[in-house]
Parts: sequence; C-alpha cells; structure tokens
Amino acid sequence: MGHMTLPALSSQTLADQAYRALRAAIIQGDLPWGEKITERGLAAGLGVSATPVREALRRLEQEQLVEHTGPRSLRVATVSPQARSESGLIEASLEGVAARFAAQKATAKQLDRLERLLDDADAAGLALRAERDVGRQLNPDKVERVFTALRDFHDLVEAAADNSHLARALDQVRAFSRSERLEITVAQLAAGASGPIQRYGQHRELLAALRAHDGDRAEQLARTHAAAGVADLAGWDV
Amino acid sequence: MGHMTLPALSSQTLADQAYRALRAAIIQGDLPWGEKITERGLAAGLGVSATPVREALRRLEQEQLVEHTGPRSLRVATVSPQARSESGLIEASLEGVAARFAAQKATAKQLDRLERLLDDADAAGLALRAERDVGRQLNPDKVERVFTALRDFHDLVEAAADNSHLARALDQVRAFSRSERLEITVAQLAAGASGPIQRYGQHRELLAALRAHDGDRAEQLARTHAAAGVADLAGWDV
DNA sequence: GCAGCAAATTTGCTATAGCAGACTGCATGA
DNA sequence: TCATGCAGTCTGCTATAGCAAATTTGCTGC
Repeated sequence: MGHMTLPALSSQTLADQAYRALRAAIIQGDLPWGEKITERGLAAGLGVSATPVREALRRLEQEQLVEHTGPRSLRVATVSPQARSESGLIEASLEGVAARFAAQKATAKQLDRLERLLDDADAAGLALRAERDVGRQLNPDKVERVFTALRDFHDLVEAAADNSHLARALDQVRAFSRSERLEITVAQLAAGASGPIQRYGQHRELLAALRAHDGDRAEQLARTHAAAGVADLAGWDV
Repeated sequence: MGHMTLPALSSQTLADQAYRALRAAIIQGDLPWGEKITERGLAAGLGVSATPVREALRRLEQEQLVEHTGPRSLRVATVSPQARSESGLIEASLEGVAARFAAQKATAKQLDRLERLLDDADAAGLALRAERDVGRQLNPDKVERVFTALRDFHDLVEAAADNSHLARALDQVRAFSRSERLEITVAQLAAGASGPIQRYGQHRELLAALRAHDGDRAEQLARTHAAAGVADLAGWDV
C-alpha cells in the first residue's frame, strides 16, 4: 500500500452541493431570513430535481436554518437580535471548551504553528496601529491579513481540540452568531474602535496557557475573549 | 379568530417517524454503534419506501449518529469512550449557559414549579436515604420518582432558558453523553455510591441563584453539577 | 492456499409521477 | 360591505424505476 486515499475530497452528490449552496445563500443573505421557499422553486433555481433539494432542506432544518411554518410550507428561519447575541454566548462557551481540550491535546507542531500565526497577525497589526495613529487610512490588505491570521488561529485551536461533536456544534451556532461579524468588525476598526485591537494580546496569553496544558486558564481566556467579541457588537455586558 | 391553531402536534410524516424510530434505536442500542446499514434494509424493516428513510438518514448524519464510511456505504457512528466523556463536558458547559439564560428569564411560575419539583424529589430521596441507612433494598418506585423529578427540573431550566439553538445543541450532544447514564447511575445508587446523593442539595443552590437572577452563579453551579455527573461515571477530575 | 481479476449483485443517488391536503381567488348571497 | 363556499392551483410527501459505481463473489492461475 503505497498511498492512502483521501476521505472523499469532493462528495459531489447533488444533495451535498444543494446543501452547501443553500446554506451559503442563507448565511450570506441571498436568501433573506424569513423568506418563503418551495422545493420546486429551489430545485429549478439550482437546476436539479426536487429529491436532492429535499435532503438539503432536511439537513438545514436540523440545524434550524430552515423551518416549517405550516404543514405544507417552508421558509428560511427567522432569527431575532436576541437570539443572535445569545448564539454568540453559546459560541463563546463552546470555544472555551475547545480551548480546554486543545490544552490537553495540542501537539508541539500545532503550538508552533499557532505562534507563527500570531507573529503574522502582529506584523500586520502593528503596521495598522501605526497607520491609525498618524491618521492615515487603513490598508485593506493588512486588515485582511490580520483577520485571516486570527481566524486561522481559532480554527487551529478548534482542530487541536480534536472533537468532531464540538466542531459540529460550533459550525451550527456560528451560522447565527457570526454571519455578519466580520463585516461589522472591519467597519468598527475603520471607524476607530479600540476593542478589537485591545483584545489582541489575549491570543498570546491563550497560547501560553495551551503550552502550559492549563485547561482551566485556556478555557477562561478563550471564552472571555470570544464573549468580548459579542459584547463589542451588541453593547452587552457579559 | 376565536382560537389559535397548535403548531403541528404530530407531524406524522413517514420521514419524521423514521427519524425518531431510527434515532431511538441507535440510542437504546437496538442498532449498535458501528453497525452497517442500508437504505433498503431499514426501509423494509420500517415498512416504508426508501425515500423517507433517506431523509431520516440525512438528519441523523447531520447530528453524527450515522456516518459514511465510503462513497456507497453507511453505518451507525462509532463513539469512543473518550468522545463520550468529552461530550459530557460539552453538555455540562451548555447546561451552564442554559442556567445563565434561565436566571435572566425564568418567570415566577417557572421558579415555583422548579421548587415543587425539588420538594417532590426530596420527599422520595429522603425516604431512600433512610432505607439505605437501615440496609434495606431501595424501593425502585421511589428511585424512579427522584429521577423523573430531577430530570423534569433540568428540562424546566432548559425551557426557561428559552433558546431553541441551545436546546437543539443539548439534544444532539446528549445522544452521545447520556445514552446510558440513567441506567448506570441507578446501578451506582443501588451499589451504595454516595456521589449522586451528595450532589442533591446543589439543586437548591441553583434554584436560589435563579431566583436572585444571578447568572454567573447559576452557570457556575449548573456546570459544576453536570460535570460532576460525568466525573462520577468516568472517574475523572474536572 | 492465495493473490488477482472479472462477472454479478448490491447500493446509494437522482428523476419522475402522482396523491392528498392546503392555499388562493373569485363568485355568490345575505 | 363582508362572510361563505367552491373550484383551481400549488405544495410537500411518498413510492417507484433505473443508473452508475462500489462491493462482493467466485473463478482462475500461480
């Protein structure tokens, strides 16, 4: 056996494609919250028959992105601002658990990669801070680099946690809590908000806790950090 | 409009029935973890066609109770002991969040009902303790009453939290963390374990925190309590 | 015995047809 | 003007047929 087969890189079934397409459409707002939908309508829009669309809808229903209004009618789920911010708290709690697991399991290679991501973010972040201090406009390319580095950081912590149930739960709740966060936070940064930049150093502390295998502290830091992100958006005190 | 229509008391679609039946079969062990399954086989067993079974399988796959092994083969998911205990920690964390939400939102009526449930549990529980102290065999009927009362207590806290995303996440993770807990704990009680009975008074403290709208303390108590339940089973320190 | 290959069977996936119930709009009558 | 019935249409649900690919089976040759 010279090679190992990758675990289905692209399932490519129409039902799977329909699921991804509809999920993305909902999260990105192409299918607005509360929109009435029909199997046949979606099937025609996607160019497939009703069968794979039905399976996609059942999966979306399972994660509450689609809901039944009556015995024979469907719509994209509605999500109140309160539900959105509460989802942020749920997400923060789960990210805390992820950090706890990661503190137990992260390999040396993963920890090093985490450190390199923070170095990248710092390089671009310090430049941004300097630009802001002299009143220049923020370089969108550097903003992007900071965000992708920090997103990769969180994703890698989640991967190090190595628990598929936790990962699934996070994916599902993020569809509600995080659908517009990136755009908002970028806007806040441009407007001069200091919260995101202040929370910056917390990543270093979290990494130190992970290295020390200090699950309690890692969870505490990750959760507080994530909850602060929600608070910035909602003006809440957590 | 003199009355309001109840929201679909029994959906009664075959796909829904198939979903519930298969889910129960998996959790109760009638379909063992790792069992290979086929659409047609399950459909024949349930007496329906393959279509509703496929939809049920997609939903079960979404919550990781069923998984693909290859492009054309399915099986009931496998769950390691580690994954099971980790699910217990995830559940404990989510129950903590539920208690936090409940502390903000619980109505006076709900709080009173919670108190009555604890009174019920205490009545039966004290009798059990007395029986155990004199070495008599535990009355199975009273054991049942304690468990149902405490289960109702947790369910009502969850209902008071009033967040469907949280409720769904709890349901899904419990399929893994709690599938055999009741039986085990009953067995432990019969064998004289003291942990469950010692954790008993914690419910009163939680209720007090809910009444005081003390979200921090409610979360702390609920989470510790739930995590202790996991620790009892796994011999872990949380 | 056993590895390798090909035929036969199994299996998941998709499209389609049709049913039963819900919904819509319009005409009717008070 | 408004409630009420009644087609006609729409919609979700289920069963079925068939395809393409994977899996299994059994044969062959070493």
